[in-house]
Amino acid sequence: MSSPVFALVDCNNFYASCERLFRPDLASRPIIVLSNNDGCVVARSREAKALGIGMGIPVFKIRQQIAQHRIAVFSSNYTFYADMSARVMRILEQCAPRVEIYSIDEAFLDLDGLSTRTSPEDFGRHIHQMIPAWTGIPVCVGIGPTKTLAKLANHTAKTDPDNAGVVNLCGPTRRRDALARYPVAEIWGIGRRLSRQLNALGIETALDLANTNPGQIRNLFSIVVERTVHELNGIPCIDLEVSAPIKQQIICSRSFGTRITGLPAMRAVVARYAARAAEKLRGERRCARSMTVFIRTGLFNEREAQYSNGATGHLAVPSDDSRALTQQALTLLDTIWRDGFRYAKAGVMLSDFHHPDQWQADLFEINRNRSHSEALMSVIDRINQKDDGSRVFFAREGIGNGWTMRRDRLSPAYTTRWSDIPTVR
DNA sequence: TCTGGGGTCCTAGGACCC
DNA sequence: TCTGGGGTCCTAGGACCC
Repeated sequence: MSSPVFALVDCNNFYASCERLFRPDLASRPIIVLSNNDGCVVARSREAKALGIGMGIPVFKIRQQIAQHRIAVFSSNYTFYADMSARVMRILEQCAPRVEIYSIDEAFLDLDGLSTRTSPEDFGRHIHQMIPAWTGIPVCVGIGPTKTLAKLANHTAKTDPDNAGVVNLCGPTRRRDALARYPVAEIWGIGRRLSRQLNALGIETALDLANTNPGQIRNLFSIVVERTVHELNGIPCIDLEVSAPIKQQIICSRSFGTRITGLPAMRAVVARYAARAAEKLRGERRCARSMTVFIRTGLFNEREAQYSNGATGHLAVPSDDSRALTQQALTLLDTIWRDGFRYAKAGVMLSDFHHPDQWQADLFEINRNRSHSEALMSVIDRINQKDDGSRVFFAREGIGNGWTMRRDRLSPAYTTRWSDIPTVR
């Protein structure tokens, strides 16, 4: 049996590349895309990176640079990005038998089942050329015997222009060179904290980490880091996950466009988030038994009084009914609400999932009838799935929307709404 | 004035049981 | 005065990812 070969295909500056697609006038201008609420920078075009715009920087800190360099600024348009992502992923799924969609802009491919006549490099070059030709989105391809090495290869392909967008680290010599030049902090699975601790032990590069004793690393850190050591040495520990695993947890949380100070407004927000979480839950075909509601003030204003609290509760019977879940959310909210603060964010989390038709019966709910609830919820979901702006919701969610998020620089829904489709004259 | 949202996995520690 | 040991389950919190 041959040893596995993984490819990681990653879209370059994905959100920024999407925004540029239908805006040829922005071909060489720097582009940045902002987080929800237009808070901080979550994507940068190559030109914006070259200007030194950092990932995650709050946008108000770079106002001057934006004006000076005529940086094009966009609010996140997730409907658009998700549609472009689906186009890229569908093509990849035609190219390889097993594909793991790892995030909105990257996928792992199993190259094992590929024709023996095609070398991994040729395959990578084919993808590197085809995806932009068919979708307009540029990609880089990293190839390696483990997912960690494929990730590392991809990053090398992106950062070093000599590689022409494709790097294969299956060969030991090439691999050794690449690892020696790769900082430990950049490795997949090594974050800020771990890299600091590793640096303190004199482990600076990926090669240093690969040469450590895995057992010792496990004792010092955890099994996660031990796996990374093996993966860097070409021993696969992380499998391809071809089908999306069932979610363990669903979160709906958001910062507000303007602060909330009164309980009625907060009740409307929390009801809204609970209903949205319930909708996602039904999309997963699950019922939840456990719910957490949290609220907090802004984190960054030191002169302001701070408060943050959350409460968890369990339903007697797992549910996917928006009415039951919003009711529970409001009950929990009332236990943590405090007057006198300017709240900036709230959230609803669902967990402890069960199949809709398998639950522990509740002694006090003998004549539970799911079919009525199911019918109502599916009507609501069908109406709300239409992308025409209309939506049905419960009165509890309120109709005031002063707190909804800011998206001042939103691009059109170019590919998903008839009225926004670009016309060529 | 203005700093995202949505996930996963692992570990430690407490409760509880025999 | 003496006050085990080992197992499971649950939860909170930390670290990481995109």
